[in-house]
Amino acid sequence: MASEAHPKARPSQTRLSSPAIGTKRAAGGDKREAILDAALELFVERGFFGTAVPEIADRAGVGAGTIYRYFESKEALVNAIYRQQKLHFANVVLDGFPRAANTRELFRQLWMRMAKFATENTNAFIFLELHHHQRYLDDESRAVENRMLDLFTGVVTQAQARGELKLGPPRLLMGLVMGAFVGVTRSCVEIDQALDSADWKLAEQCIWEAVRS
Amino acid sequence: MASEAHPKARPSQTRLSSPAIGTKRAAGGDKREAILDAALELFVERGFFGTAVPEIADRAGVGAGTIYRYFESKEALVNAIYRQQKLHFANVVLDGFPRAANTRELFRQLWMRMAKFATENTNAFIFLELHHHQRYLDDESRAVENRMLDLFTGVVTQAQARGELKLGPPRLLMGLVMGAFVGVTRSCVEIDQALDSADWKLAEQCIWEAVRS
DNA sequence: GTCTTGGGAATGAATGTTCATTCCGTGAAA
DNA sequence: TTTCACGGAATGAACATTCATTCCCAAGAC
Repeated sequence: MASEAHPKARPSQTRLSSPAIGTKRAAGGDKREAILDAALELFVERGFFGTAVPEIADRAGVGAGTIYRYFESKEALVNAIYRQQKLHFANVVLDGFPRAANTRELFRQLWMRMAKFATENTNAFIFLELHHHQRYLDDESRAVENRMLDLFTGVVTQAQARGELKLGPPRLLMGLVMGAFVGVTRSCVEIDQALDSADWKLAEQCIWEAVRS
Repeated sequence: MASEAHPKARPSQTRLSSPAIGTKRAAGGDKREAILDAALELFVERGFFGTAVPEIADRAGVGAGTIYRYFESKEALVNAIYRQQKLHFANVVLDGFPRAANTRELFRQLWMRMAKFATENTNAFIFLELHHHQRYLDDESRAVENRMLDLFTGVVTQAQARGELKLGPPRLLMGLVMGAFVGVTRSCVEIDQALDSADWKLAEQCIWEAVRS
């Protein structure tokens, strides 16, 4: 019931990156990728329940039945996307994160790495935001989420102990920062125009001043 | 197609407030209210497409057909809720708003009024957040949204001109503030515990420091 | 007072549609 | 020839909406 790889499928590997630069008919016939991409787009446009499986098939350029060769169910599909993108996000943010740096630099890195992900994968970011905490996410997907949350909570608590962040419930500060980030991202999605580097830096400076002690 | 009041219905009035303190069987038999309340709850819990009309009827304690005496369709129902709550929100935030006050006070008022609404109508606030910009909202509903947006844009631009807010795209600053507010609200919904007044004040101070020049 | 009756409110089973999922014929590869 | 990925029509379940019927009650008749 919580299987990531469908028994019938024979995926080359569970890859986490790959914007698929291949030719029209990619090597090995990457239907799986096409389905994941199409479903991501549609779930962002119409939501999970608002999207019909045959629509996904159409956009992916495959038959409706083919989806079930790769995913056990619509629910398994949305969970696969969620985990894939959440892990991708975690990679972009955490890989080689300079833990030893001072809090100011830590914060800048965090913000700019999130900005990098949100700029290069806007749809994926909105997808994660939209499906956060939904009923149809399984335990595995929630676990991925919680791991990141715990990590950040630790960082915030330590920085507070050192007097570098404002005191207050860590959840509140984190909610504030993440919320602001989402708000900024959406404000540019709504006018369909990517933020430039200067805007991201401005926003970063703003939110740093919000949380610094 | 964009009718607010359904022809067959005979609503006493289009009321915007009224938490219904009446007896069990309210005066006039307020089925309409019961339907609106039940639908609001369910749309927050499961989303628009995730909620079946008969479920709404069950929770409202009416027959499925009754819903169609008051609303033309499921879509008309969600639009009615959206407008009702958006206008309620606008009332709470804007009624007697001290426009002449200085920017710091203006901001404090804005934040605390939003906090008041979000505390007293948490479900409604989440509903508005969730259904913001959805496909099934009609032009009228969008107009309500845009009116508020324009108003705030004006306030921000003026405050920037007076050198009291950081310079930058008004949309970005507003997205940041609203996003942070939503983030703070959610952070407490997720642990199912209302924020106390001190927490709201802390958050307010944080975000003021984020946007002040 | 009791009884009757007209009409609108309310109901929930019935209807037609849409959807997730399955099934089977086809064609390419080995 | 066998195998197997594939497509898309077929299937059955769930859905939004409708409608024939019931229920309620106010107002008249007695």
